Amino acid sequence: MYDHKIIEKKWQKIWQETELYKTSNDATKPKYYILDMFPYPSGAGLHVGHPKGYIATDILARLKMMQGFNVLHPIGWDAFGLPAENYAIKTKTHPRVATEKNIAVYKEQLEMLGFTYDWSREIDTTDPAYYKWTQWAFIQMFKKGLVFQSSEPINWCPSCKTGLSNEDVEDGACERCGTPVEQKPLPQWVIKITDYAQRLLDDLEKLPHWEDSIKDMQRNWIGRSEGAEIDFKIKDSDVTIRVFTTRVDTIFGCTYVVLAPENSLIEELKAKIVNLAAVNEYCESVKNKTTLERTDLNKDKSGVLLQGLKAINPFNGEEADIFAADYVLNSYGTGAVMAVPAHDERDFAFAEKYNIHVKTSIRPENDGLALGCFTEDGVLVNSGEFTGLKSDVARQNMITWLEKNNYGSRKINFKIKDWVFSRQRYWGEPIPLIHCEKCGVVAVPEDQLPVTLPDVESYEPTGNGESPLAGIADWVNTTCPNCGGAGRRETNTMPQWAGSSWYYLRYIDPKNDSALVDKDLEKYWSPVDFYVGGAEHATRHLIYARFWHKFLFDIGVVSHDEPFTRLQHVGLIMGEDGQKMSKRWGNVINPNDIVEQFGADALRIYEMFMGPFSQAAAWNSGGLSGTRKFLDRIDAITFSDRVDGRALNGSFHKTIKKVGEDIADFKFNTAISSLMILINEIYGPDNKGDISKTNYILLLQLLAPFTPHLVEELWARAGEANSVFKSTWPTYSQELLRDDNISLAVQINGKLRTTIDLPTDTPEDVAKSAVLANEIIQKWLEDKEIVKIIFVPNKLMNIVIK
RNA sequence: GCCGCGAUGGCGGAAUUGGUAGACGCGCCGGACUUAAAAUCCGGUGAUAGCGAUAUCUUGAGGGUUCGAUUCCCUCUCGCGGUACCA
Repeated sequence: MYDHKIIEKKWQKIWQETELYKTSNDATKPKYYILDMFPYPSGAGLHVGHPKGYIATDILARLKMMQGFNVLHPIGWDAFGLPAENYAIKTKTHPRVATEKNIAVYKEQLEMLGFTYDWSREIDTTDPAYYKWTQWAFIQMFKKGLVFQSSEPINWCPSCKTGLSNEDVEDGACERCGTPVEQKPLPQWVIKITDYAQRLLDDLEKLPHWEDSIKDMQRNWIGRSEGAEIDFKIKDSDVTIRVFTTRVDTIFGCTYVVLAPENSLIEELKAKIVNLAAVNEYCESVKNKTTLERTDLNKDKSGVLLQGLKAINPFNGEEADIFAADYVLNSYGTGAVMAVPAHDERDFAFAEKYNIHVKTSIRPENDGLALGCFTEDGVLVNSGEFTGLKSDVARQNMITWLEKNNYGSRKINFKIKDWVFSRQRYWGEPIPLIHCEKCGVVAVPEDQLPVTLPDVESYEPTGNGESPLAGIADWVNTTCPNCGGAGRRETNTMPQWAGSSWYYLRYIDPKNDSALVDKDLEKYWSPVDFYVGGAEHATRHLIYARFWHKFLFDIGVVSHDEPFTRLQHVGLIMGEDGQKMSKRWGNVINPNDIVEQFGADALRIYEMFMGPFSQAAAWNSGGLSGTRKFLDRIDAITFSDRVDGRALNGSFHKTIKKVGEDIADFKFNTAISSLMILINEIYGPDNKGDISKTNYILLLQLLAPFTPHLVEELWARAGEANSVFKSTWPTYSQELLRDDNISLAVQINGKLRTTIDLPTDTPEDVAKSAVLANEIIQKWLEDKEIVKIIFVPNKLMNIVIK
C-alpha cells in the first residue's frame, strides 16, 4: 500500500515549481488543442461526476505531450449567470465576491486531481479584460446589421423576471427555474442568427468527427423546410393572406384558411369582421395562456370563424372560410396556413370539431382513395390540370405555376429563431450601446470598451422589463459618442451564453489587450482539435459558438469557419441509487473524500474504467476499491537485471498498441482493461512480479497518462532524473505483436467442437490434416459426408457435414 | 408523433466490425495465512443435466440472409436522450 497523500501532494508541488504544464507558443512543434467545456463555478463545489470529462482530456493531453505535440489544455470560468446573482440578492453580497470564492474552491478541487492545466492561461468571463472582447464582437455584429431592436412578444420568465431566448425554454418552461414562460412584448436586442441558419446546417457536413447524434440534434433544431408561400386574396378587399406550406400539392383540398390569433391581419381586417367582439375575445383569451397551455397537444383545438370574410384559393377560385385559431403559431412561417383537413391531421381534428368540409385531393399511389386523413405523398385527384401527377412532381409544377401567375413563390423556412440577446438582469455583460434622441442607437466606440458593470445597491430584478442597471442615474446618463449630446446607456445585459460563445479563442492569447486574439497565434492553435463536454449543450452553446465563430471568420478575426474539429460528449455519472447526483436525493459524492481515502490516481482510473466514456454510469464504491487494488499491485512490481521472455515482451508491445489507440478513440475502459491484463501476466507464474528494467520503464510510460502521481514517484525511484512526461511515448514492434502459436477454432456446422494449437500461419492443407486427425473431430465425422470446409487462416476451420 | 441511441451473467461491461460470446473489474463460493477478523494470496464462478469427460441451451422477442450472426436485413417490445400544433 503506497501512501497516496504524500505522493500526490509532492508531485503536484514539483509540477507547479518546474512549470511542467506551461504551454509555449513554440510553432516548430505540431500543436494539439484539447478543450473542456469550462465550468460554471457554483456554490456547491464539484461532485464526483464533474471531473469525468476533465480526467479524459487530461489523459489525452499527457499522451499527446509524450508523443511530441505542443499541447494546449486550458481551463477557465463561465461565471456570469443567475445562481451567483440570486445568491447576491439573498445575502446582499456582490456577485463578484461569491464568484471569486466559488472559483477558489473549484480551482483547489481541480488541482487536487493533478490536471495538466496551464493556469497562466486561466480566463474568467466576468473579468472586464475578458468581456471587453465579448462586447467588441457584439459591436462588430451591430455594425454589420446583424443586431436589431424588436418589441415583439418574447418568452418571459415571471420568476427570473427576464426575457429568454428560444433555446432557454424547455417544454414551455424556463430552463433555469422551471417556471412556465409567458409571452410578453418587450423592447429587446435580437441577433440575426437566422442569417447563418443555412451555413450552420450545411457546414455540419464538414464535421466528420462530430458524433452523429449531436449533428442530428442541430439539424432538427435548425429545422429547415422547403415549400412555398401562397397568396390567398380576400374577397371584396385589397388585402391578401400569405400562407406558408410544404404541401402545395394538397391545395385543391384546402377548405379553409387559418390565421394565428396574433396575426396583424386580423387588426387590419377588423372593419369587415361581422363578429368582431367574439374574435377579439378569443384572441385575448389566447394571449393569457402560457406557452405550456398553448402547445399542449392533448388539448382540444380551439378557434373562431371570422364572419364576413372569404379567402380565394388561387388555383381554383374557390372561396374558403377564414378562422383565427391558436394551433397556428404567429412566429413560424407567415403566421397563416391553408388548411387541408383531408391531408393534415391538425386541420382534420379542427375540421371535425367545427364541422368543416373535408375534400380529398391526394390518393395513395397504389390504392384507391384513403379513408380519413391521409398525410403521405401520393397521386393528385380532383386537382384540375394537376390531377394524376405524383406529389413531388406536382409540387414543382405548382410552384412554377404560382410564380408565373404572381400568386407566390418557392420559400425555405427555418425553425431556429433569431437570438433574443437582452436580459433584464444584473450579473451579465452590459450591452455596449447608447440611446441618443438625435442619433438613435449608437455603438460605444471601441476605444471606450469595456463598458464595465457598475455596482448597484440592489440586484433585485425590477420585473417591469428594466434591468437593475436602469436605476443608476450616473451610469445610465452619458454623452452620445456621435453628437456629444445627452445619451442613455442600454441597461439590459447579455445572456449567459455570450461569454461562452468564443472563450476557446481567448485561451490562445489570454492577455492580449489590443485584439480578441493575435492573428498568428490564432493561425497556429486553431481550430480546437478535441472538444469534450456535456450533450446538453448540443443545441445551445454549440450552435451559438458555431454562429459566433462563423461571424468572426467573416470579419477576418479567425482563419477557419468551424471552431471544433472533433467533439465528444461525456456520459453522466449517476449516484449509487441510479439517480442524477443532487442534494435533493442525498446521493452526492464529493471528490475530496475519494481523493482523501483512495487517492486522485484511483479516482481517475475508476472513472475511466466505469464503462464507455459517453455513456451514463452509476457510481459504485466496490469498483473503486478494485481500481485502488490495481494501483497497489503496480506499486509492488519490482525490476531486476533479468531478461524477460518473448511472451512477456509480446504482451508489452500489444499493450503499447492497444493503449495508444484506445486513448485516441476515448475508449479508456478497454485501455485500462488491457493494462490490467498486462499486470496479471507480470504477476503470473513466469514472472512473479519481477521484470526487466527495460520493461519496467515501458510499463510506467504506459500508465503515466492515467496515474501521473504514482508513476512519477516510481519513475524517480527507478533512477530517472526528468519527469516521465518529458520522455517519449513508446512505439511497438510489429515483429513482437506476432504470436508463435495460435489456437485454431474447429467447428462442425458452425458449432465449436474443439480447438487445436498450431504454429502461426499454418497453411490450409497442413491445418486440415491436423484437424481431421483430431480424435474429437473424428468422432463427429463418423458416418457423415463432408460437404465443404471453410478455413480462415489463424482463426478457424468449419467443417460442414451432412 | 418525429429524429437519434441502446437492451449481452448476480452487477459494470468486453468481443479485432460476420469467425472460439461473456475479456477486465465488482460481487459471490471454496482454500491458504491468522487465536480471530480485515488486508493479502491461490482456485472456482452464464444456465440446465451429469461424479466426470461432455452434451444441450444462451447476447430483449420473433422471422430472414449465411458454412457461421451479439454483429447484416425485416417486424415487434421495452428503456434512455432530443424535439414537437414548425403547416
